Amino acid sequence: MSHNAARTPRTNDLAHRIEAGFRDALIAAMGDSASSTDPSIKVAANPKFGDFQANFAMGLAKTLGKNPREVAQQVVDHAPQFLRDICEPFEIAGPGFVNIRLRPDAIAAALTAMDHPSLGVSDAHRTHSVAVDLCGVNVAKQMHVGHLRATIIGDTIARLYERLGWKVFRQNHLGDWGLPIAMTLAAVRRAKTDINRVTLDDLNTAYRNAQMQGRDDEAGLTAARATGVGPHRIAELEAQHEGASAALRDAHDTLRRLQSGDPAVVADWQKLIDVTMREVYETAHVLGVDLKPEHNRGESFFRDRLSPAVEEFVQANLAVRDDGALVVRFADRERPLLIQKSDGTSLYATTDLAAARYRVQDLGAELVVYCVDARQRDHFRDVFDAVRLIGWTTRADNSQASLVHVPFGAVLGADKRPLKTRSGENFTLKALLDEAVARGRHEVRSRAAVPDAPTSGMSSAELDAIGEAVGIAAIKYADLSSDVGRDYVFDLDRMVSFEGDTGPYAQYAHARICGILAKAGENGATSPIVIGALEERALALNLLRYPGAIEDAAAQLAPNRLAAFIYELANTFNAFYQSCPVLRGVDDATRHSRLRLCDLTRRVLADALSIMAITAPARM
RNA sequence: GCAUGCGUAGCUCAGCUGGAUAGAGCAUCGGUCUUCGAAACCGAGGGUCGUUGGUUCGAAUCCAACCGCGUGCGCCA
Repeated sequence: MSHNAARTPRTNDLAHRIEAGFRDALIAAMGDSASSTDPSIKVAANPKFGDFQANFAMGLAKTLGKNPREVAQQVVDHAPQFLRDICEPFEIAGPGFVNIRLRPDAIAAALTAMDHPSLGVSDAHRTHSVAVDLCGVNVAKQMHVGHLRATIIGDTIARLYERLGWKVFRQNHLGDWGLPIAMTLAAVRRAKTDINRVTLDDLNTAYRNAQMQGRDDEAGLTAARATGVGPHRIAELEAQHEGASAALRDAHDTLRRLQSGDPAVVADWQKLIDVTMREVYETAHVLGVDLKPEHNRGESFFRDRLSPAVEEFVQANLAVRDDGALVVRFADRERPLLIQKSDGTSLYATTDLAAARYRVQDLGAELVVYCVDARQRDHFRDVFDAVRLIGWTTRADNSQASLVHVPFGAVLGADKRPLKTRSGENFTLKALLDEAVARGRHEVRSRAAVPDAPTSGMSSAELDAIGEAVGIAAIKYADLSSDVGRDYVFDLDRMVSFEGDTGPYAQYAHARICGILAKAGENGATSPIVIGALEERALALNLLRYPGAIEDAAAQLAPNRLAAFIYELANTFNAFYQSCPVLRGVDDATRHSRLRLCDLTRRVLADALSIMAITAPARM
């Protein structure tokens, strides 16, 4: 899933400076032939091996037919001065590892350089742009847990790139066109319900009924005839089929009027969208997700681009008739991609082709990310290949855009089956969020009841706001902190337990720091940073990893890497705080230095959480 | 059947573009609150990294086969 990640040198990035130093050393020691040798700089596997380690010696020695430790020594002897300035003397260990320990003053200098509003994150990618397909709701349907994932994973990926300075196009690929919508629309119009008062629940019901009606009978009738049941049953089914056919004819008629722009139908259709989207935006707001009307690029947006798209495939001889339908075939697989039905109408693949083309050629995106359910893997593989075949990934400057599907797994219930309510219904996202908020509020209130708690005495409204932040953080962090490709079991108890690797744990570390800074009445401002204790060093090194963590998470399209960074930082902070007094029993210089460390940690935590759109309350 | 993804501690999962003794959290057991926020910290036990081969100086990581589970597979989206 990895792809281009233009990295820009950062002044505070010690790892890159070490790597550059070792590259120089390799060439100085072994000659130009070593210019392509990767110094292989890694974070040390174990603190006793230093802060970083260089692993180039074993492989290099093998090709040279020399002793790895001698090779390592030879390279280390040629280390340039700028490298020696930031490192303690190198040690050769084991089979030929080079252990690298940074000098405390170099760490302090790097931290000082990082203490800037950017927090060391380069936003020098302004010429790059990415389109992110997220959310993907269907008109007239309630959002469910699947949409939670498509929405927050997409939003986080979008924010990662925004943080790096990319131009980001959020694309909400609404299901707002075609027969399914027409069926719902037709049903609503037939029922003569006041379309101005209709709720999403009503629409949801109408949608489901229309869907079931459309499916049932055809399949049922065919099956009945095939299995030769009695004539009564056939007649019954035929009657049903008649009703369904009438509904279907009505739907087709409605679709035709919608497509031809019949004002009354179009107006009602727009109302369905309004009713649906009102709730979507509300949910997005609760989740902190940046999703607005301007991000809507639904199926209807592409309706006039479908025929031309199909036509181009035909012209290019990439689409062929098969059983009346048009299919695109691929050299390496049996499965074709169907782009036009035998009745001449388009289907979802057609829209995806048009959308991909729009994102690359109209928006100019060099990267298009699709945050869609893992079950669509094959579908996107086919669509992407078709788009490449016809050359729509070629951008204005002749470079090639990348299309990447970020497949996410299912949200499961305790029984390891897709999440359902007690009564077997699909869980609506709204219900899920309501429960999470209620749990968050309960936890916050029970702690505020303790007399000397920092939240003690806060107003009910304040506690509610904090509780909501905690509840939402709990489910968002749980979702984003594991590999998105995997299924996970939705267990609210675990998510809100606040122990271990959870959103509230990160929020707690942040609130703790806020408490310290408030008590101190200062933040260390420009005081010199001194790195002494082991825990200070560990905290500092983690802070310095922040820019790299963002770049890595973005390049890998893996929000869980950002989560891992957050957890690690909260963890090292708590350990630091445990053993390094900040406010008491230390001299002024240490106090100021540590306050500055605290403040930097607070800002990095808040910034990292903001990329997941998780709020970090000052008290909780 | 074909394709595709996944099998790591009792449970939930990191680590997977090859590097030193495989890491967390939960649970279990044991320590830290008269002093900066204990939603915290420190420590202990717990592993044939599905199996078998292969590549390599070195494999949880790469390759192959097999076993188990999930998902997908032309006129739904």
